[in-house]
Amino acid sequence: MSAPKLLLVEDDKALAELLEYRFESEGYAVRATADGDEALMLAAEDTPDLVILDWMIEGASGLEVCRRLRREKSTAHVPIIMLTAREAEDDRVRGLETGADDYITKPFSPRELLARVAAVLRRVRPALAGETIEVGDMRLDPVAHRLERRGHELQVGPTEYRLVKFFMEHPRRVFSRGQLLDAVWGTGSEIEERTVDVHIRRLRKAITVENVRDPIRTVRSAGYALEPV
Amino acid sequence: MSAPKLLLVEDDKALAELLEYRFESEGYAVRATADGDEALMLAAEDTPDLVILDWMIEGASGLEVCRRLRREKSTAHVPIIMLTAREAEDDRVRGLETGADDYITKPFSPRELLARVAAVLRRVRPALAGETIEVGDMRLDPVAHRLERRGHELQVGPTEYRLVKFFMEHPRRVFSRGQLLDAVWGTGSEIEERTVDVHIRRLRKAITVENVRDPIRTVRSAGYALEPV
DNA sequence: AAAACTGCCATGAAAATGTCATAACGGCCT
DNA sequence: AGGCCGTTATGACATTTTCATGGCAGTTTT
Repeated sequence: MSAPKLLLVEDDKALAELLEYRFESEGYAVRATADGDEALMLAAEDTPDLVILDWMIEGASGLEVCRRLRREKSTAHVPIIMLTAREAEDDRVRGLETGADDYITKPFSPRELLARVAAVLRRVRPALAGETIEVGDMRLDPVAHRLERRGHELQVGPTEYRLVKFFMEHPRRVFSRGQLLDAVWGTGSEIEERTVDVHIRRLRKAITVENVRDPIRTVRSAGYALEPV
Repeated sequence: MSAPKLLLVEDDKALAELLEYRFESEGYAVRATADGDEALMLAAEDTPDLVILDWMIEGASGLEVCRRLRREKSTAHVPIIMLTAREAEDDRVRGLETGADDYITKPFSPRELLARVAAVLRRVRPALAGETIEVGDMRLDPVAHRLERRGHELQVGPTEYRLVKFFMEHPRRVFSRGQLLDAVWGTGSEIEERTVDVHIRRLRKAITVENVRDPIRTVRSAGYALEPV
């Protein structure tokens, strides 16, 4: 299973290094910065799975970074955990209202932050935590790399697997071909957008079973979405 | 939109009543109990959208309730926010590891809990947290690219979708054909103003349902507006 | 070496779009 | 009432976009 990608935005150098070390030894891929603007850049060029964001940082403020992450389509749904000083309840509420998913007050134990990160990821992207995902009548076991539908084991190629996994992590949501290329093929892949159609077709073929209706919805001039059942 | 259903499990009677009152006045449907076993029953008979769970309660302990909620298929994915005493970091970590989504330490401000509940719901059921636009009996989910009216899924083309989305973002306001062209077709589009009429007609046709009155109002020599219901 | 996989293209089908001609409508005047 | 004029509604149509599908050649995996 691919390591969950964390983006750590933290001023305090000692703390940042400590956390980076701890998270990496827990199997996360961490990129860290102390600067808000740089954080936005990093997030834009390779969408992280989760952002840990100190509220008091250089460059754009934490609130501002949060707001801007939410505004960008590619990062709008990335969960954010913010770090705040203990007293600042007002900050916390404003942070949550701006779109942060969670906060933790300083000082905190790394162990607690780890638990919190795991909890958020489990909620948002169960597959990253190694849990099986179910969407409608399909079930995906990321550990065993298995996909089944109504008890039938499905045979899909690597690309189709990544594609369906991504869809199952975000059911019902419509993704443009560009977004799918970024998410499934990797940011900056130089692939024809039309090629996505082809893989959609292959996936459709692979998950056809008991002639139940096709769970992949085509949204004209917008993209595709996976609908339960 | 249906009110999000909360299940509140709290010992402290005064606090429970306060929270119940606050949440109800925010538009949530709250059921409350002080007892862990009863909480499980309530959850089983009508699955809530979110559970607020005090860690120290009668009957089954908070941890136990959490575990059992997770084990039952119908409640396995219901988010849980737990309430803990400030010192008990160990409880918090164990709670998160057991499957709680979030915790908040006592004492806390109701306002903060409200923000937290909203944050969790936003993630789990976007439709409950205001990411959908509602005008009258119509509901638009931009993420899923879906439009429905009175429970009926509506089938609209891309242009009609953009058009109705724009209208729903500015209900009741009258827009001239020129304004609609700018907003929906893009500034500087070289399109006949009369063409707007045609798309209005197509939209009207698409959103006709149960022969309810047409929500699009024609304003002679001025333009069109969307009126609720 | 065989099989599986990938990306791309050509083709045909389906859906969406912009225009026009014409009918219907609304307000206003006599 | 009736008639007139400007505005809007509607159906039809040609064109353009967008998508589904089968095939193919080059790679990678087994």
